[in-house]
Amino acid sequence: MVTRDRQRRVTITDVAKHAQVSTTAVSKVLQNAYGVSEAMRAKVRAAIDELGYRPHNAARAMRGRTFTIGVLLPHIRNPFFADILDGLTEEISGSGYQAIMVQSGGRGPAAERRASDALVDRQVDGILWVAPLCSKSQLEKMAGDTPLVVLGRHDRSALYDCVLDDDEIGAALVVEHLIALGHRRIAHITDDVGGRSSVLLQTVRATTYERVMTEHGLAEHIAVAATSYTEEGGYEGTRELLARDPRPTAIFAGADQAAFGALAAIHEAGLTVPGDISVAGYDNARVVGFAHIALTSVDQDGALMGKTAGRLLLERIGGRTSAVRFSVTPTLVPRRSTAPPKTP
Amino acid sequence: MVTRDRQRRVTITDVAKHAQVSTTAVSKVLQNAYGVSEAMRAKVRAAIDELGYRPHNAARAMRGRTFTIGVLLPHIRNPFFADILDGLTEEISGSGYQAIMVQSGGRGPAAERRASDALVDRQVDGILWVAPLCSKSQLEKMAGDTPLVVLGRHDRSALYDCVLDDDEIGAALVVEHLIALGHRRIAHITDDVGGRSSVLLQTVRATTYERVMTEHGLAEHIAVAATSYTEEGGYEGTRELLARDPRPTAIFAGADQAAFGALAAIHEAGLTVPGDISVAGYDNARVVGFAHIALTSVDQDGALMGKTAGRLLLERIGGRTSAVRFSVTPTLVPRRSTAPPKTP
DNA sequence: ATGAAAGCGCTAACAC
DNA sequence: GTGTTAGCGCTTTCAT
Repeated sequence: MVTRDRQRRVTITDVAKHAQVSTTAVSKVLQNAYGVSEAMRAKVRAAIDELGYRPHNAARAMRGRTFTIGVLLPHIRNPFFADILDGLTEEISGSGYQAIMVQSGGRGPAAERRASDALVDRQVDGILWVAPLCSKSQLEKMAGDTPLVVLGRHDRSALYDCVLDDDEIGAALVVEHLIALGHRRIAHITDDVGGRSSVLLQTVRATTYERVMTEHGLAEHIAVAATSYTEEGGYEGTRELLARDPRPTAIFAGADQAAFGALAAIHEAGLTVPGDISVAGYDNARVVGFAHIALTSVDQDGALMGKTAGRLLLERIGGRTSAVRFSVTPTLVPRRSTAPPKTP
Repeated sequence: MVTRDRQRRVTITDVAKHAQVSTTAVSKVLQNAYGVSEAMRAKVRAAIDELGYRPHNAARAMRGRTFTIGVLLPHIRNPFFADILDGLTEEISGSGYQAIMVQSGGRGPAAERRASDALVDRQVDGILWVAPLCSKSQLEKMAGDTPLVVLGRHDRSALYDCVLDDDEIGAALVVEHLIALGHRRIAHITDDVGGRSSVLLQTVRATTYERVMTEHGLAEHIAVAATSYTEEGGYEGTRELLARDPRPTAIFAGADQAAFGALAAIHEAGLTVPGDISVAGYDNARVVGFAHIALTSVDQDGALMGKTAGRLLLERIGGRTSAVRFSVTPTLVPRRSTAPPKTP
């Protein structure tokens, strides 16, 4: 491993020399700390600008803070996460903090572990973890090291904050919407990559689907394809469901991304939406309202969730230690992808 | 700003004490360096495992390396970037390097600057910058600090590597495809957020569109909507184009993401694809083959580009200083969104 | 109000 | 083959 001869960066010492003051003074100006005269402040500011100085983050990290917020996302392919990130970015912009993202998903629990370790190793000041699959004890262990906000998980912990939507309400809205339209053979696509646990949103959605179906006397029509919340998962799951006889007249995909795959599979089978089959998703990612097949979905206001998560994180970094739980009440957004079944 | 009483992390000194050796020995084992006996290695490994030690990244950074690769993306909402990242992740997995992402786009050049500074400040060992808008001199300045690979830009520099596809070929493929189908009133949606410069891929695509139209005697039918490569941009651009009289019979959106918005606008106007209007995109993001409206697009193999970028970055970090330029030849992937015009 | 100096955890000369 | 030690750039007591 050869060492590159990077041009040496400007350090706080350079600034101090240039301004003819001590490094302490420069540091204080940087921190907006008390005990600095106006003249000093001006002198230092000038030197900083002149030299194009920017603090060396690693050195700061060694003294405690990195001004960095780590975001753990399963995968950036899910458009809903873009909504969340927009909210987060809006909230922390101007706070001096910078968000960095790491993908946690796609290769099982080991990858998730590696990704979360990566953020802790990099000494981020706080972590927003979207839809973690690991155990609560692992989350609490991390929370001991780093302020933590967990998004999209039905946990309760005294050590970290939670931001989530009420998936029971959301899933019930979809199933009841489809039932109200006259559907009886309503199928569901779920994600079982992380196993089945009542703290996982995908499990809550699936369980609620089964509960509502049963409550409406449709227990015999329960049909679940357990794949994943991805386009491929939706595609494969739908092919599996379409192969059943009789096939469902409606599909409730647990996530918009999976619903996209469902639409593909249905079209490929020569069927139409909503003519032959109704499709509903979950998340109401901004794109599903735009796509020319307007997808019925459950809105949980990703931007608000991201914004709130950012605020909670900054509060925790600021010293709050009590746990906060922020729950959004989802709403149904009916669009053209759902309609009464052709032959009731 | 209150200091949290994080549980003190295990340091290299703890490991050394526990194993009854020097910190040097531990460090050498960590680096897989020469001059360590088998017995020593085993002892140290055991201590590391027992204590659950993980190196403190910031401290390493101060000595030169962070084992971190920074990825600058305009925005994670673009599904094509997910393809790129999959390639990158595959390439660097197992190398000991970790990718962190930062969004650079959405709020103009200042935001781009802030995002790139953020990575440099964090002392990443290398940067993959996707579709930068800034000047070449700024890129070269960064390349002086950090090994740099630029993706999707028609630059040539001795100081950084470039990964790109031949946008002239790609754009020509689309326009010629549409002309071959019988279209004459072919419109284009471009992105002018970053201005018009021949080094930007969006400009190359737009210029090529105009050139090919002209070469086929269709100069009078040139119609460009300059918005952005986003769903909103495609939507707004298409509304603008549809308002013209006569309206185009085909739309070439410079990116798949914009094509999605175009489909929405067309549908909203009560028109059909490809019956009334053909639509083609660019990027062939994995999702556009899945979506039930199969979009004609230009494939530039994002995964390969990401994988290659990762390799080039590791090479540069390893010491290569000569510049490499890797260009992909794109191919047209015709799907159902393009067809001959209704009334020729 | 200002500055000197210790030390954060790690790596790499350099000694042994 | 192994250990001692000097810093990397910054923040933060603690003097002045």
